[in-house]
Amino acid sequence: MSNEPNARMRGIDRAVAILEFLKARRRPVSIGDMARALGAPRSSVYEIVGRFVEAGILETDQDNSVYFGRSVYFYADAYLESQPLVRLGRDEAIRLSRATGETTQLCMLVANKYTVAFMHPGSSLFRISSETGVLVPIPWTASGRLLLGGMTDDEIKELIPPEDFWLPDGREIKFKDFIKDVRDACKQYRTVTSGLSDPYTMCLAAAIRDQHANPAATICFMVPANTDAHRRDELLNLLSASADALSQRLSHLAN
Amino acid sequence: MSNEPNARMRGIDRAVAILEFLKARRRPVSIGDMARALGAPRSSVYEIVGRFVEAGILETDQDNSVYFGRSVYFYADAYLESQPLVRLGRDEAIRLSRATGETTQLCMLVANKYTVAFMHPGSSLFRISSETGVLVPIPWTASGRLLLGGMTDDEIKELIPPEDFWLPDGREIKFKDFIKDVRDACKQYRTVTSGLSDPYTMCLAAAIRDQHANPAATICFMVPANTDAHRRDELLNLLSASADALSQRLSHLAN
DNA sequence: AAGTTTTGTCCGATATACTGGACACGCTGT
DNA sequence: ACAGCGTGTCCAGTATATCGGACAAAACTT
Repeated sequence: MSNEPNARMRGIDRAVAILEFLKARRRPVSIGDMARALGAPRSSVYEIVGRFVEAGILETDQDNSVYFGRSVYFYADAYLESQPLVRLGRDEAIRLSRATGETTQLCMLVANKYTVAFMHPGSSLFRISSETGVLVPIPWTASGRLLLGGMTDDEIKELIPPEDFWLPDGREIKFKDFIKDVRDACKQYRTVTSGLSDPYTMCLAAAIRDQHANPAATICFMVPANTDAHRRDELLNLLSASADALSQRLSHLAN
Repeated sequence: MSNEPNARMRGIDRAVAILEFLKARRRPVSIGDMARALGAPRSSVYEIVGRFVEAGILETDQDNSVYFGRSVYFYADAYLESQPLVRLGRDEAIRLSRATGETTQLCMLVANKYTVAFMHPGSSLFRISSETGVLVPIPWTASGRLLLGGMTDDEIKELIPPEDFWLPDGREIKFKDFIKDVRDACKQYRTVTSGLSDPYTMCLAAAIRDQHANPAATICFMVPANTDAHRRDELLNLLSASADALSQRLSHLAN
């Protein structure tokens, strides 16, 4: 906004700058460092941080470094709760878990990342790999592919940070291959990937669409990678049926 | 703070008030309503909301109602990463729900109130709907008693507002009795209360301790009040085991 | 132990952010 | 058509929040 380096600034603007800075740093920062990095007066930063700590939006650790506090966690919870498809999808996920005994997840995009909005564990001993609420690079997941269905190649390239195409094990996903996956997945509004984020897990996913038939979320099963083809198809059909029902209810709500 | 009703206020203070208001309302609110509810000038609220929308901290829906936006989700992701207690506790709660079919909660104190930080529904039809992030008087809950374990009687008296000792049904909890509950609960790092905040619910809780053996959070089951003693003890043992394991991992991480 | 940097707190001056009010517009019900 | 209400934008005045600088104490360096 202002090109003057040390112009007087509004508290709000400083506040937003502080939050964005902490988000970028991803670790607690001392107030001195923060003031230096933001080019802001130390006294102003003390003032704003103090107010945010009082509100629980930031917290100070034992070294008086500041980082995000509990309140932002509760705000985020409220945010998810406000998404209608999370409310509907959660009940459906629970129902599917009970019917099949499998671990069911409801997944969506948040800006340029993928996240598990809700999860219900199955009855099998097969362990749970992903936590809810954690942001994951989109190319690491089956659902991520489905969720990009409404976008053009260029939009996808724009959206995803280049580093997200490297899997945790060091392999790179080629953009061309990725786009092909995306298009294949979207033809049937479903997809299967095996051994992607970890080698023992297979992920089955079906897309829930909004009123414009664009993918808005996915509902998925996490099953062992060695699950046989018959069981796999049976589960996929269940997912598709649930996704279709949810899509319909969602479009209905939008009117 | 200020007792003047319409005194001029700092942007930051208005900003925090807006966020807290949205958290309490738990639904999108029009700017007009917000200004009225906060006793703030409309023009000021437009100003601040506009800045927050620009930053993605708030979002406007099709009716121009405002609610939390994507950015808070990213902030919360950063927070979770920095808080092993919440991160590990959530996983453990999900695991316990799966193992028992019961509704499991992770609870903590926020200043002088008690709150549910995470909840995972059980498979039984008995559905308890306490929302996460809602602040509740400490004496209304079983977990609240456990969480005060590290404090002296005087500190507890200082912390809890007198009105919090009145239950929703109008009964009063005597301070002496409450302290006795607290001390009893802490001997074993676990507690049971029945029919406290509502008559049909029993709450079983075990304390997760930090490296100084002070309670940092509780992990609990919400079960019907008529659950038999054998089942109750079985569940309590599971909670204790989980709490002990989490306490150990936390102390280990703190070094 | 002296020198250097960083940290937390305080304070007066002034640039300006916040406020109140005015205005135009789009509703809704009569 | 008209009145009544809510919404979004704009503006000028002034109460005050922000800033820079000063200070002591703490935390490192040499």
